[in-house]
Amino acid sequence: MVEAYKPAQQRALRAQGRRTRARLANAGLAVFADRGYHAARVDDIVRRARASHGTFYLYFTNKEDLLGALAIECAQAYEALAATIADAESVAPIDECVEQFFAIYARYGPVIRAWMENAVADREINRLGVVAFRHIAAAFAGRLRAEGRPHDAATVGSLMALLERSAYYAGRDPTRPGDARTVARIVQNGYFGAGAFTP
Amino acid sequence: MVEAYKPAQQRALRAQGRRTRARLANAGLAVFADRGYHAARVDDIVRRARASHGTFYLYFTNKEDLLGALAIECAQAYEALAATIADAESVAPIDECVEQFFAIYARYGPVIRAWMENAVADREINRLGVVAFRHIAAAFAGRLRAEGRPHDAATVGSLMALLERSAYYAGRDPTRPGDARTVARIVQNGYFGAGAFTP
Amino acid sequence: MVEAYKPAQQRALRAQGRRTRARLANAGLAVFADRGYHAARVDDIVRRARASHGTFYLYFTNKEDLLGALAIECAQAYEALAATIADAESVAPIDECVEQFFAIYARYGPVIRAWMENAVADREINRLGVVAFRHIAAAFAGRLRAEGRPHDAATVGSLMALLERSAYYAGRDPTRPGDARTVARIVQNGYFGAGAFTP
Amino acid sequence: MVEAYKPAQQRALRAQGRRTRARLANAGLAVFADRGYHAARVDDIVRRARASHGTFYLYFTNKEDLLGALAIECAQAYEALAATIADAESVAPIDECVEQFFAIYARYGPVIRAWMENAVADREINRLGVVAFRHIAAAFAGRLRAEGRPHDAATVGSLMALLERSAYYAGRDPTRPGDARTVARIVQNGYFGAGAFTP
DNA sequence: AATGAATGAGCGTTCATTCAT
DNA sequence: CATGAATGAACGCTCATTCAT
Repeated sequence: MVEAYKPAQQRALRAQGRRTRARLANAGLAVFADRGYHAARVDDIVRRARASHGTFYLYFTNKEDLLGALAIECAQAYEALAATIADAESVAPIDECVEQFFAIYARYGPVIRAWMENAVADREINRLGVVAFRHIAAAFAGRLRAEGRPHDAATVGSLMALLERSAYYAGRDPTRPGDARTVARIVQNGYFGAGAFTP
Repeated sequence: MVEAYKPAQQRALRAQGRRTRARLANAGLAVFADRGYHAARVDDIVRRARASHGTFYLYFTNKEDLLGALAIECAQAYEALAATIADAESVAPIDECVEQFFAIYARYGPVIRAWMENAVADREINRLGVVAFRHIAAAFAGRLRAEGRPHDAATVGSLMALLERSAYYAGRDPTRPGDARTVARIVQNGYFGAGAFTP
Repeated sequence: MVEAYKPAQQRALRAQGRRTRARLANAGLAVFADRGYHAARVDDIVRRARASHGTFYLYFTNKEDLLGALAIECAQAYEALAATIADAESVAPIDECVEQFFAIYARYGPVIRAWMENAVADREINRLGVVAFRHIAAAFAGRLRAEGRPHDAATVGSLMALLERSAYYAGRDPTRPGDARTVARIVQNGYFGAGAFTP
Repeated sequence: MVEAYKPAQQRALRAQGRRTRARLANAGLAVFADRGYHAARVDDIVRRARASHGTFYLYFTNKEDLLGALAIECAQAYEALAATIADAESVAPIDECVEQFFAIYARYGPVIRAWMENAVADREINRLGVVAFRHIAAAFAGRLRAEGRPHDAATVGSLMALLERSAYYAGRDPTRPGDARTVARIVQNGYFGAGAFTP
């Protein structure tokens, strides 16, 4: 389901090409983080990647295409996390799941914010994020059910809000509360623990 | 007499001028909501306000200045809410406070998102939002204390995250859960109620 | 010959109207002096005159028209000076003529510079200045002839260059040489005196 | 590699880039000559240079920057002339110096007028012109001294006024007196010759 | 595979001028 | 006679994208 969005240039890349493409993608992520997607300039990206404008358009059809490529990476990471959460076999502790959520957000935050800001015209890219988050939510819901915790859509919604905003704040101001471990504990106590609130 | 051009904000305005200014501000809010601050075009704003480009710059020195004006309005609304929450005399029910939070967000959401996106170069404007939110948080903390609920910074942080994200989602997709009343209930139960989680 | 240019609004003005018009004209002159004709803003002028935009266009059809009105004043002053220089009856000393040249320049310098910069599209306005200066030159030539000093067009041209540039410099930096009296002496010695150079 | 955009001036340019930049500079000079600096439109310049707006801003940060670049060229030319005049070794005839002054003015007149009009906000650029002219004046003063001609600041000032205005007139109306050779003779006779006036 | 150069549509902003009161 | 408000054409400048080498 992550393949719905078709990135540019599907030509086969050799080692050097793959390296250049990766350099550009990382530079893009960094610049998106600094300035936000909209304010990010292709020029900033290529300068950061020590490449030229021409090279950029060799690997991405345009700025949005780069965002799309990063969005796929991000969505894949979150889909994997959803699978982990939901997996009944190797049930990972909630703490680890939350921390993993934060880790992915720490890397792909700018992409997620671009989703949220509706910055991208391409519906398909936006869908990637919505779907991935819905899967995460569903996985947590399943987990609550498995643990016998009563819950409804609103409960899960508040959990997602808490996770996303906290991860966001954590990225903006690392010196204040809201980091992964604290939130993991809150989630543990507040949603899964004995005294957790019930709808 | 004659203070035409530049000063924008400070000029003493007559009735007609005040109306036009308000029309532009509302149009700006609407366009920011539709497209986001960055992607909003001055042209969209003036078209929506049925005014001309020149008129826009008669009342605001530029697009950012308009955002600043709206930000001040928004911050004032939240400061008033903070005062209401904190006011020991006429202690308003938590539900009403939450719903009020949503109401303000419904109007000024685009401005708040611009804050978050760091869209405004003006540090002072950005501070307004941070401070207002901090006051809201402090007011809720006071309320928790008054009610004898144990809490720490992280608790309050998660409450703010919940409020803001939920209000945000509510604005994006009114058909889904996360609307004011539901969240008000969650807050009531989860943070203030008997079974509320404790840090 | 000065009436060639037709200024705006020939309606009869009452006392108050004349005062307002004069206030605007003086403000215009001052702003032209500060910023130069091109960079001068109608807004600067009306603010300085404590009037409104509407009022400005009550007395002048546009910015250029104001320049034209000032140009007429200036040309009249220089035509009068030319007449004085040329007048065989009450032959004024050269010194006084030069000082008079400076005095007029001190007031109307901005207008003259607008002529020189070719700032005005209106040919007629430009002609006013050219003609006035030509008359001054002719008057000096007549004076040289009357004093039996040999001269040719180039001699007179250099004299005009000296006068105009010196008057210009005098306005720009009053603390340095080039003021009226010094130049008057140079003209006296260099063009009319016994040891004056001859073509 | 890749120093695209902003820096303009500093970027290391290849042959093609240097040619384009020179084409733009020459076009700018021509347009400044036709319309004056203020009235000159970037659009005129790029059309004349057969380039696009974007290209212009690839080589100059703005219109004023172009003027600055030309000003530097001009100041260098005049500094070189000052050195030639002052050089005791290969004392160039006055005539040649004057003609050289005219030649530089013929090329850079518009720039010099922009200086005079105070068109440039950048103080440093303005200083270049003032200093260059002061050096020319000093060089002429030295030459007068070397030739045993009595002189003072006013004498030299009048010489500069004569040179500059004559060069200016020469550019405006080539059919009238005031051309290089005539003025060279006037300077020779009037300031350096046997019958030259003395302060 | 990579680059520097070039493009031009599109945006924010200014300001001379007109209008309604 | 005077004013504040409104207008919109025109300008300076940006930047995603394409081109030529």
